[in-house]
Amino acid sequence: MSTKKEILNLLKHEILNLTLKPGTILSETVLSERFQISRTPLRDVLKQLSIESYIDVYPKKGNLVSYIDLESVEQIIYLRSVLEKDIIKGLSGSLTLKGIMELKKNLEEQKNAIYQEHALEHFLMLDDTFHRTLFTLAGHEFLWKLIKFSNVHYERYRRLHMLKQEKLEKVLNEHHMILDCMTNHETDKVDELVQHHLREDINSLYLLENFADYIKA
Amino acid sequence: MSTKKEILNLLKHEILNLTLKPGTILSETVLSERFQISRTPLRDVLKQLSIESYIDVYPKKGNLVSYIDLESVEQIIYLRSVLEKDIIKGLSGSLTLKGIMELKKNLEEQKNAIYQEHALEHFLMLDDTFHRTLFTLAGHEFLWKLIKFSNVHYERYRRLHMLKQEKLEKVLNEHHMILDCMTNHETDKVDELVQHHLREDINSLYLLENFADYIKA
DNA sequence: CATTGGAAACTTGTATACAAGATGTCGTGA
DNA sequence: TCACGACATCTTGTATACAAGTTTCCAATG
Repeated sequence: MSTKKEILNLLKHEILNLTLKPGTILSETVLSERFQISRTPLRDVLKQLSIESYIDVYPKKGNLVSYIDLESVEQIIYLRSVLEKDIIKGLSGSLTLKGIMELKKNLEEQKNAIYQEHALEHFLMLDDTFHRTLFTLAGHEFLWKLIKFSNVHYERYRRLHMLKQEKLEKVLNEHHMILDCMTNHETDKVDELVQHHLREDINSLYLLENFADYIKA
Repeated sequence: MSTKKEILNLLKHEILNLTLKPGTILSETVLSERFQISRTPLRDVLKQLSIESYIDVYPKKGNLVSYIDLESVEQIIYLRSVLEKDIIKGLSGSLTLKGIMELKKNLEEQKNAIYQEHALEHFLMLDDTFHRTLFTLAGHEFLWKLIKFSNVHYERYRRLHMLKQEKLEKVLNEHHMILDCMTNHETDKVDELVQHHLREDINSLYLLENFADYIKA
């Protein structure tokens, strides 16, 4: 027996880390037996997953884990680029010592994470924290949550993209450069740096070739 | 008998135009009788309204139309400022004749709307179309929808703020200036113009003094 | 053998009875 | 008069039976 909140978080997590692959069927009856709960509260969970694009609901047919929508990925990258450029420039003048320490500690943890077990899982979480901290320090946690809310496609895209370890090192290095920019007030470098950091090599064909069956047609 | 979609749109509309005032109770049984539908599909509608912050659900107590959250208003204004500055600058170089015509036609309609019946209602709709068109022309309709999705508080705030007719004239004038900036490639003026256009005089006390009972504590 | 009909077994959608908590009322007692 | 407590009546939350559409599979028929 699980609560609705637990079920929601569990399913979200399993979809985001691709344990539940795009196209997987999420039947109400199967889920209600798995979680020992009736269909009514379960439908609440599925409704929420549907609104956040984790699943697609086909009436009288079934619920499928959504395929990765590259249009959504592109748009979220653009949104984050524009926002984080502005936020980082804004922070350059006003970053507190406490804020700097928080970011440095996070980058230290990222460095340690890269060469340990579950590197990808752990690193992605810390990367998330790094960027969220930027939003929070700038007083825009609200917008971070809004981005998170429509993040299913980007998050899964990103995970597939970062499968190679050398990518993690590059990303960590860019985090250091971003922090340096802020502490040294080098606002002129920010635009190009953030643009490249978020966009990565989105145009590479690696993902399309190896995970075509995860991608929305 | 109404469909879920109709009910959802109707309730959204009534909340946005303040026919349903903040704090109004939306009881499931009352609504199910009004729309001649059972509680189950109605709860689907309320769930969606809840996720989009149109209502607040207090378990076993009731559902209230949400109060206007000024923090959300501030954040949406910031988000739109940053995005529209970038979008407008980007369009300055690449606006098509068709795009220019579409925007001009819209502004013509805005001018006519100001002095007719239901000026506010009509003008707000056209204003919405103007800004949506900017997003669409720039290839970012996705982000317009994302903003719309978390727009309840901003939309109601705005309506209260624009109750005076002279405001409409000022806004229309600024729309013309924005269009001129784009056609004349005067990108240096964009930042200040957009900033002022979206922010308006949000700091005025008019709203707080006259509609305090609509505002979230 | 291929094709078509149709029933059976699925799917989600809806109505409804009941559970359980919150609230307000009214009466009793001090 | 005031305080308190039981109860009646609200509210939303949950379980479940049934409705209605979709798919699958198998057998009958050409």
